[in-house]
Amino acid sequence: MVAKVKRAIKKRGAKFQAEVLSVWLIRSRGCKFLCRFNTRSVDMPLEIAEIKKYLPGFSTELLDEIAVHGLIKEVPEGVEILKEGQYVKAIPIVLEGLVKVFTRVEEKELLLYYIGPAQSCIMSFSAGLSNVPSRIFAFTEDTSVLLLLPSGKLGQWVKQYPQVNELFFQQYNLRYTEMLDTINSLLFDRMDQRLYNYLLEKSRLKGEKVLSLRHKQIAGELGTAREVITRVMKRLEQEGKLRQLPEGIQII
Amino acid sequence: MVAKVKRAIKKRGAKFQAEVLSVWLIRSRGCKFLCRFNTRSVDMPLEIAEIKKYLPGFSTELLDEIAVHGLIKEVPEGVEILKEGQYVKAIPIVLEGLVKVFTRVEEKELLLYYIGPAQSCIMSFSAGLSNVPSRIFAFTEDTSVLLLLPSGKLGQWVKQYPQVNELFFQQYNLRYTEMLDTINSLLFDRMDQRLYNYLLEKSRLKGEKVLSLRHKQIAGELGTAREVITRVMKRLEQEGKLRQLPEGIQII
DNA sequence: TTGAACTGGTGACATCGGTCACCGGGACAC
DNA sequence: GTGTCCCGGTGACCGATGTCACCAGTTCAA
Repeated sequence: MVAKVKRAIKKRGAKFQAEVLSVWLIRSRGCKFLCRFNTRSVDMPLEIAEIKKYLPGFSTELLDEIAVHGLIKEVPEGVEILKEGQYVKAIPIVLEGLVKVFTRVEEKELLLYYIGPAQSCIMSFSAGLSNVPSRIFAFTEDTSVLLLLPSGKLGQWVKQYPQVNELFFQQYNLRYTEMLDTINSLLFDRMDQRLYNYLLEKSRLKGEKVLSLRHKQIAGELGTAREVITRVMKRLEQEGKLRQLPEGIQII
Repeated sequence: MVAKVKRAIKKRGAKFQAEVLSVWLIRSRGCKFLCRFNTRSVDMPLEIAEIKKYLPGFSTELLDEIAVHGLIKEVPEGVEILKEGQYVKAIPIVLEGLVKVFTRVEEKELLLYYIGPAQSCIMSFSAGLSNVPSRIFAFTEDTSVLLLLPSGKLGQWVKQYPQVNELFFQQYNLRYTEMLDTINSLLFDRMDQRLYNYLLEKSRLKGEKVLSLRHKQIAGELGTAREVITRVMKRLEQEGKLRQLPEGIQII
């Protein structure tokens, strides 16, 4: 889909760069709820069938409603989608790309989990429906395509459409499990193990064998200091678990 | 309710002691699903109105169904309700008492949160409905009265009764938040802060000003060693934040 | 070209917390 | 009594990790 959109932009001759946020109203009568990102809208009709490809469980009736009230948005890499203390008006479902969720206390951060395609953000969900501020931060890790659902409507859809209800129960469950893993890892694993797991997971999610990551960035996601990563990385390299090439980190 | 039950037991002249598990079928035709605890059943009709007191949001129709398929059980202190790797047949809702939930890796434990009155265990919920083994352990911290719902029926009730659906969304949300707090505390707080918060929370939940706790037990719940607790406790005492009396720990 | 910014690398050091060994006091059964 | 637990208390020690200072190579813009 991203490719298709890029072609469309090119065709229109618009002066959009990679960092320009592009928005398509699914139908022109789509409601315009608040968006927090720096955006430029492109009115561009989109096939419902296309959304169905990403969310095959959703009924035609529901997709019709989504088409009326929802919004599709392409967000480039590295954009803040949600931050702590913020109130939520729209709940995103990731269609393409990757969104990372993390917690922060006084400059120190910790990656909690990633939101991948066909997944959603339960923090937005709960914050949007209960009108409570967010406790976490979310950033796009890659350029991502998000389906935004207005919180008012979503509350109603959860009751009305079992598929939506089901989706969010699944998501809650998934995140609960991931948080549990995070806790276990924090409490029981030493840095080398945590770093190694992190790199494996990152490689899996990105589908890349060689990861181009700064030590500083890794340190941030693991809630530690840059020097520690440098040190531990060195050790893992000596143990033959990975190689640090000029192009990036290769896991063996 | 516990008091009422105890009186009833006394009246019957039964030789039940405090540690004997007593079970009441809400109605005699209640289905007998698997129970994992060491139990002795007492057939004892119970008023639906009584349950409604604990779960005021539940409709009469739903309570009627619960009465047919559910089970009420009094569980004494210190009984294992759920352990890692176990499959779940019945999902408990705590009516009275306190249940503690924790994770364990190789003898090392960590308290995750408490399940109080009118709350439920989402791990059981998810494990019961998806037929997936539990990832956590649960013990009664005090003598507790549990309402047990068969997993088969609960799946249906979630769809049928918005109140049930609502309850579990709330619970997921609550636990998500608590796990987030646990993670933040693990990552950002030192032992003295963690211990102090733990004691405050314990005091609040138990409604006791003086806590009778072994250092060893605290160490277990905070995922550390007994000597560490002794040391840190001493420091907190010197800082004037608490007093260690023969009766227990008094927070100031 | 030059300077600034960023990156990885490294040694020295402090701190926290986990481990071990051992002690004395109290409770309890025999 | 006496032996056996359990409990809290303590000192010694060590390993993991966070912190600081500093360095050299690279990139990039002025």
